[in-house]
Amino acid sequence: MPVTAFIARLESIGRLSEEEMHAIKQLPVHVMSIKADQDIVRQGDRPTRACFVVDGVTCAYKLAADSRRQIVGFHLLGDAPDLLSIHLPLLDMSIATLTPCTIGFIQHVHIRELCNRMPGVATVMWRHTLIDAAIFREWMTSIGQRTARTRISHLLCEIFLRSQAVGLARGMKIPFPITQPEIGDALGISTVHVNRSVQYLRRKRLILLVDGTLEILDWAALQRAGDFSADYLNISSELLYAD
Amino acid sequence: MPVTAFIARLESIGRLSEEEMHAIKQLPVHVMSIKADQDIVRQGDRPTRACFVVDGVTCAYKLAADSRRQIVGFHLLGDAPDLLSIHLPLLDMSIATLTPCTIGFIQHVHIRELCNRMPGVATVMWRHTLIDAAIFREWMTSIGQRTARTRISHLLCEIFLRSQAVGLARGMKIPFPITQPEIGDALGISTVHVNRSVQYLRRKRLILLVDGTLEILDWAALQRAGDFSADYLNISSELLYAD
DNA sequence: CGCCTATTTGATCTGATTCAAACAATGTGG
DNA sequence: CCACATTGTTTGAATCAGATCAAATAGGCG
Repeated sequence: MPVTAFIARLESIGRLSEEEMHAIKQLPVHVMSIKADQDIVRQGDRPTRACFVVDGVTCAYKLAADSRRQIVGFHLLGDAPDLLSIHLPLLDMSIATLTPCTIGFIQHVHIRELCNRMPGVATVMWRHTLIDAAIFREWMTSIGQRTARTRISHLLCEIFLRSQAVGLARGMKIPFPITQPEIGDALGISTVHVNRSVQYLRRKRLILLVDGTLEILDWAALQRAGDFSADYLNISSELLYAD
Repeated sequence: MPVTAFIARLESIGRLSEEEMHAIKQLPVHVMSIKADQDIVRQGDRPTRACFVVDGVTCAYKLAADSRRQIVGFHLLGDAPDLLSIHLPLLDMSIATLTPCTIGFIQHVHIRELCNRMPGVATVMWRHTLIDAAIFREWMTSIGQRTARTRISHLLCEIFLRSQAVGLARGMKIPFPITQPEIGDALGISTVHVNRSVQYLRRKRLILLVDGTLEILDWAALQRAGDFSADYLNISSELLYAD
């Protein structure tokens, strides 16, 4: 059942009562398979439904003049990339698949009705959007103040912990389908420089990154290299196993 | 009455019924005068109250390694800089005054109770935090993709429109107490380079910036220079008068 | 008046970009 | 099943936007 990915993610954010979980399960969900590199919604759209990731990885991006792309977020299993659209009618970013994806859609009216009926559900969804915002603040800090190597290390730490929190990790390995050009667009670094920085991290034996899989070889060192502290992710400690 | 600043800001975000406005007015508010350059709350705090700006300008910032500061937001009249703390207990940023300020404080419990009782109030406050997030996305795009001159022009456009929307503009002039080092910390640019870029904008007769006052001399050109489009601010059109 | 911070100017340096091109991997259509 | 196209990764070389260093000037305040 596709909604379970979404419910699991919400439960990792805040407690839901049996009643609330049941109510979310009753929401009519429309599920779609979408090829890689397709826009799901576009900047300027006024969507009538919100989506969540059932399988695959998506990103949110904005275009600046000169068609330079800034990726403003990656979304993993259970994440709701445009949950904000239930209260901000005009989308200020686009959402696109990075891999082939399965995406679930729920009409705004149903979500709003449920939030009004059950404030506890509203709180958890609100919290979801607040955690997104906390990630934005951390990314601003990365892009604005940290060197390329530090930014990349930081991003790898974040994606690793978030993957782990939704059960995508196998030991210190996670699927990592994000390409180097995409890392560059997320962190404000050119592809060439991303490549050189990644090679540096490999040479230093901090990571192994091949064939769409990331393995962390030295977690402590990678966190240091990335000036990383997990607080901003608001992941409850029982979901984390990295030492 | 200090809450009116907060209510006015909320009304600029979404409609409030008489009943809802009345309920907000009943909230117990604690008001404080705070000198310039003082932290109001600090990263790592677990506040029990949220604040809003009654007078002055505040900023939110995070510290990276090497004590480099990233300013992640500016707050004007009526803004609630740490409204998010009602649902994210651990603060991931600090809030500081940039000028002498009057700040109002409301206990979380009272806000939460009100949000549960009146979902309409919750919606508007949620929307406040979502607009903050939209600004974060735009800033990421600026810092990651735009040149120093463009970033600065963009920021000036944003602060101008936001000031105008809360009634701080006199024609094309607004109070602008943000210093060049602060602009630099917000946009990821060194102070020296901020200075040279500001001089460029003056030389091009786009702006006049002296004595804490910003005057826009050529709004259309400044928007072009800043790759600026106001959509992301979600300001209702009747609040804007710039042509 | 003296201290502190903001603004300004000049000179030098560098992390990162851009340009160019080879190579590898993956997918597609005939 | 192979030729071809497309996208991702890698390497080298030249260049530049912006940082850093240094210092003078100016404004605000106790």
